[in-house]
Amino acid sequence: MKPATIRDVAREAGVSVSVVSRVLNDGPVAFETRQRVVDAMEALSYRPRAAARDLNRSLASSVALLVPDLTNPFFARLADRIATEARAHDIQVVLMTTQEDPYLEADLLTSLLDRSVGGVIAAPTGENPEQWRKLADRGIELVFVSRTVDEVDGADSVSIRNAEAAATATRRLLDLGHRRIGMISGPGHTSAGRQRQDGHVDALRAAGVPVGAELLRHVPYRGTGGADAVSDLLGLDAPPTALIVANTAQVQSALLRLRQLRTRVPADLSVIAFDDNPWLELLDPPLSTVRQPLDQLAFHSVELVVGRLRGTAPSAPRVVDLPAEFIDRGSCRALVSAEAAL
Amino acid sequence: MKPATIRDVAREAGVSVSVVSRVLNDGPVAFETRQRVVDAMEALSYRPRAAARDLNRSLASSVALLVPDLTNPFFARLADRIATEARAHDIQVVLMTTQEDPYLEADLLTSLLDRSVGGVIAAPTGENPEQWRKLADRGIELVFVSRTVDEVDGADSVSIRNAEAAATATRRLLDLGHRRIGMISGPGHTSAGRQRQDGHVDALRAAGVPVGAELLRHVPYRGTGGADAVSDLLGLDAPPTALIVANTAQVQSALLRLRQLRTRVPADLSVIAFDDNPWLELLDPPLSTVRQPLDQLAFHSVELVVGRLRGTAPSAPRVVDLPAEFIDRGSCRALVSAEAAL
DNA sequence: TTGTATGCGTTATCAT
DNA sequence: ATGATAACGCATACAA
Repeated sequence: MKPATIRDVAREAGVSVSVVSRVLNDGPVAFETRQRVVDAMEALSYRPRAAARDLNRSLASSVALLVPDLTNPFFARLADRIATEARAHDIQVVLMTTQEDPYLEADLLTSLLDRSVGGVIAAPTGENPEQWRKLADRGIELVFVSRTVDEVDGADSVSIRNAEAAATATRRLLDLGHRRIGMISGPGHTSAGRQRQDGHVDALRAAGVPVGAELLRHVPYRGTGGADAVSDLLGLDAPPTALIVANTAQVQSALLRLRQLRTRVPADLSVIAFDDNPWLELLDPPLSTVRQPLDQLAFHSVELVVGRLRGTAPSAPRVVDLPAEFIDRGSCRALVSAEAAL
Repeated sequence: MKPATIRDVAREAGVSVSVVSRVLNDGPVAFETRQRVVDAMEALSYRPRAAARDLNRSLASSVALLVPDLTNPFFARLADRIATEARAHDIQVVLMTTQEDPYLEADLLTSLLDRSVGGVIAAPTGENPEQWRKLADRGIELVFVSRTVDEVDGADSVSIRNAEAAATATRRLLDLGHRRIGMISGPGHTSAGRQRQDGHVDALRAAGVPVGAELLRHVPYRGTGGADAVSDLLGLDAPPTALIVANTAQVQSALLRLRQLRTRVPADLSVIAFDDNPWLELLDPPLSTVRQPLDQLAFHSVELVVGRLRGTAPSAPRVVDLPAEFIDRGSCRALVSAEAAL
């Protein structure tokens, strides 16, 4: 059984295809005529073919959502919220994963060129600025979320204040008396990776605490980098008494290594992890974290694309900076002065 | 800058559009001519518009992947693997989430009718058999993974042997001396929910252990059903000494409640959870689980759609039943006879 | 092997 | 308000 076309509907309703088309796009149609057409569509269970519409229109209604890693609860949950938000705005989103691979990302981006999407919400790897620019040139609306690509202008961006969030975590540990604080953050080519490290260092400087370069680690998102960094840090002559894991993807790997090394938290090491997720609360002890406002991230990113798609939006790129929330759970302990001096 | 069309390429290469089209679809073209065309495409950075190709024939090459819940690590990770597998086969997958909502699922399914996808891999809610049938009637290849919809025939299916897996878990607990075993499984309208409960009951019967109906709970995937079931079970006059959480989505919720109730695992309660994920290993104690072979699920489901899309596949629906693996970690303890009799 | 002509389902233009 | 018809970009019989 072949799907009904617009012509079938027109015939059934005794009108021309133009009228049917206008009904579909709420054009000017006499009330009674519209009713007949609607009935005909119903009777034939007609559905306009997306491919055929996109062919003529430049107005593509669907948007793509590009996340770097679905196995990371943060991005999986972000995708979930964004899907919900998009549904509320009645726009179709197609989800794709780059798996933190620049080549895959590049492939997907060029494939997006062919597909007729009106916009893209993405947490980019940061390695394909030229490709992103091509999309922008094609008139595709760009909204970066959680991460951004500085080289691309004209794109909106939604994220937390990474430097501030990291500084908050750092100050918390400083207040508890820690002086040697290890930090595992994302690769330097990602905005989040840089900014969080910067915030951390700034907080240390502001407190007059020496910045130990050997305590600062940039670690790739994929692989066991987080675990290896943990081993390295704990193997130092002067190992850290506290650790901030700011590389969301490596939290699990880092925690696993700590367990394998039988490092007690917080007795041996105080720990703060970026990005809350339900499992962190189940750990023993429950982990203190920096929580990103998922709902807000989702809300604003969808809001921004929709705004541009509907045409109602200033042409200038907009940047939404959200505060992160520090959640104290009990994975950090105060150092007594004797230990601090050690 | 407007994207180049097939006509532009033809002009640039000094050939007709049909030649270019044949180059795109590896039709018969003289070697030298093909070279010229390829060069022209390169020069114009030409990319065939997906919408235009789909319009002609249902040569649709892309497939949709429908998962019910991205916040559930099992499905998020399954989606990740399937994406990888699909990439290996060089086919585009668009990911969508039904969020365990039958209405959303229905919407997505009808939207898939308009979109030109060649196939769908899905873990269905089980509530929209008619919609699924419509897709099948339209010639869209269906592969159910992890769950299935019995009412739809003609669809392939890939999943673990749920009953067997549940029985294995149950026998494990029986061997340890447990006689009152609680089970929290998915809703009765899902295949997995039914089969796991059946396997559990069969194992009990085979061992001559009375089946306590009050110990069997079907719990919805969304919400706090898992936690509530835990409270109920532990509040019974004769509470269970062991618990199987076979509702993947409710594992986290159930564990959280156990922690809140200060129920010690395994001292007060032995626990087995369905679907391994990296976080379970980090818990204290690490949780014993029934692990589904993610890679195999992904491999076969992609293999099946691709087979049908390429046309090389028997017309009869195929069913792939995979064994699950029981992972013993230490969240179950042996009951001494005195306790068992209690 | 290559070119011509036509169709795919929809929207846009321009009459009526 | 409605209708006829030309695009849109590509694939494909069929002819050359």
